[in-house]
Amino acid sequence: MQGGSSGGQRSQRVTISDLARRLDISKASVSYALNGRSGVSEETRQRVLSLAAELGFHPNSAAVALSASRTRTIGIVIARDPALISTEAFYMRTLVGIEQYLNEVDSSLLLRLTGEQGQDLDVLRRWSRQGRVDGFILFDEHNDDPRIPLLKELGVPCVVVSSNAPDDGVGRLISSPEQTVRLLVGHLEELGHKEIAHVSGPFTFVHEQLRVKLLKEHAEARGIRVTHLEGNYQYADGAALTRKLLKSKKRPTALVLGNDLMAVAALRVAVELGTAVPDELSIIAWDDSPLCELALPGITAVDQQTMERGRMAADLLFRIAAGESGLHWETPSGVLRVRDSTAPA
Amino acid sequence: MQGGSSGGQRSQRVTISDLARRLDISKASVSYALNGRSGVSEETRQRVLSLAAELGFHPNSAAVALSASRTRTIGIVIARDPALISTEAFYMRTLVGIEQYLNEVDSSLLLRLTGEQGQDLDVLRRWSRQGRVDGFILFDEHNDDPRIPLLKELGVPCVVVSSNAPDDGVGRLISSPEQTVRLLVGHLEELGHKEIAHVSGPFTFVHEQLRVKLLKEHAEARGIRVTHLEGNYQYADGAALTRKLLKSKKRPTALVLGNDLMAVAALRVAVELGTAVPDELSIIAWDDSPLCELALPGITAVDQQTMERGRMAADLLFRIAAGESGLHWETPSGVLRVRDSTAPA
DNA sequence: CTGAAAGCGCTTACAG
DNA sequence: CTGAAAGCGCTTACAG
Repeated sequence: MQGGSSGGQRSQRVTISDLARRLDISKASVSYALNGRSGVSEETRQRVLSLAAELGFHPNSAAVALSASRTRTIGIVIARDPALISTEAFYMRTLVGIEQYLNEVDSSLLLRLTGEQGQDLDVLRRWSRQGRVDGFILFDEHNDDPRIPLLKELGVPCVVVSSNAPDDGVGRLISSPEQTVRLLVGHLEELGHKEIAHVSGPFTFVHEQLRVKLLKEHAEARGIRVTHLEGNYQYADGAALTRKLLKSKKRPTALVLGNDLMAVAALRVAVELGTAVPDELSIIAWDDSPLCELALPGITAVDQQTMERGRMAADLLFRIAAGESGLHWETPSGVLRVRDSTAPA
Repeated sequence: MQGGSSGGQRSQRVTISDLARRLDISKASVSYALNGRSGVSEETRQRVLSLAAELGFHPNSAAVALSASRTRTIGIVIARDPALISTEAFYMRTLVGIEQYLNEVDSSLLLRLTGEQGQDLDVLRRWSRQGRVDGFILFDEHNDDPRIPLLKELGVPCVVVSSNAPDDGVGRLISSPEQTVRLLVGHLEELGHKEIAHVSGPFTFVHEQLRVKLLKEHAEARGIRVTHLEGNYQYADGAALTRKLLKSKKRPTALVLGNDLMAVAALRVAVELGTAVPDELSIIAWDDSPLCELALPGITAVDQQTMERGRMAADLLFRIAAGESGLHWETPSGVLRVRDSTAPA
């Protein structure tokens, strides 16, 4: 055994001590040079930088984290049924958006998919205490979401990809459904629908409550009646609720479904019951995806600009972590992708 | 300012020094107790553990990583077009599987989606040098994949979710397409198809080359002719290639498409050209997804057990990181989900 | 069984 | 502009 301290296999890592020794300067100077701080002559800085590049030096992240309390890592913990997570393109699209930003600022994402609820709180707590992340991005806000007070107490920044905006001092990416509702109602009104149904996602989600409330308000203001049913985002549920709606006496002429999966289910059930789409029934999905795009007929859907939202969430989080406080940003408004599943009533 | 060293906001973190002080023992004893090492009396261990629990102590991950060179983190870097990543449920399903394992062993996933190829090598190198991860799981192996020699040189363990098995000393999760091919060919033979076409994914992927080769061999051994075309996994490409095939003189009676998106495209084009599916044309997708399940007719597809493969990959990586070397595991064989897109020739 | 001490690789006041 | 030194919070031989 020669020279090696611990590692063994791993090729000798280059440290700032190595750089300092080779250049015959102090570790501090190397650190200053590397971090663009004042305290070194321009000449020394260049010598350090070029040697670092030559040797392929990258600072040990643990050491940086330990001494500077900065991890360049954000955490995301998703507590949803694994089956749903992989089915809903929403999550992956958001992650892609977040990653776009992370690539730009060379930061990383620590990801944990805890199947069950409750477990996510543990992970949040642990990662915070462990100093593993600089902050969190939170999805799927609930009523009285326990994660928010927890993170406040732990003193870790977070951004809620949310839809309401209580002034509680945490970062929020606000995407009010108001604009989306306007698009939906406008489209349905133009087509002359008077009796519609809304199969929402679970009411436990803050954004679903808002959607239901706003859709009702806006629609009724235009003389459109809304029947609301609560769904759970699953295919089977969308199918069952659609069946129920289509068999009721006051049959709606248009259906708004909370996500793509339920919208496809509605389409299927309509076909099955011999209800022509879009001639006898219009269908709209509240979130766009390949499933909507590739359905037959293509399903009119709201493109929520999910990737862009992810990007913004990451951006916002880094600003908050850098000291700007209580920021609230509005997301770009959604876009209605009109396809073949909607037609005049 | 009182007492606080740096943090400021963040609620006072509990450290082993705090525990040691309160219990009036040394930091070493606390560490031993916490890590289940010998060197403390059972009584002391219990006192440490209960105080730790009481105070919500969690060891600073940077400190652990720095002193023990163990991060409890695995890295995944995916260099694919973001659009494709969010479209292919494959990735998310694999991540879910990996996460299942990580949850069990309380480890984490560091994820980076670099849009372009080439960039992924940088991230691999940087994370390795930075000591950010204990190892990597690699997807989408290419011919002479530069990632493998790079990680070897860096001395970082990795598992290739792969399909071939060169004996190159890195961990490999082997999922030979052989079994899948057998399923596919068996199904098509039973249905009496004699002339089929295979629209594969890009040849740059090792697993696609294998699929093409094996499908050809097995089919021809049963007297089935195979026409092969190389696709790129995108909808548009699947559509174009299908159009080409259906217009050729030697029209195949069955199509095998490399992924779900191309299979849906094939279905669409068939409908458009007035070719009845499955009566005049059978369609099979090499990877299952909701898209296949929810298409009309439902598309017969190979369920690759993606989640289970993800789980195994993580398991394997941890074993390798723990010292077991050059492990090769076989994944469970795929399952053919027969739906309505396949029928007798 | 237990403690004092060195060390992991950085950063950051603090003196020169 | 530069260096010596302490410190971040752990782990780990090494003595008792």
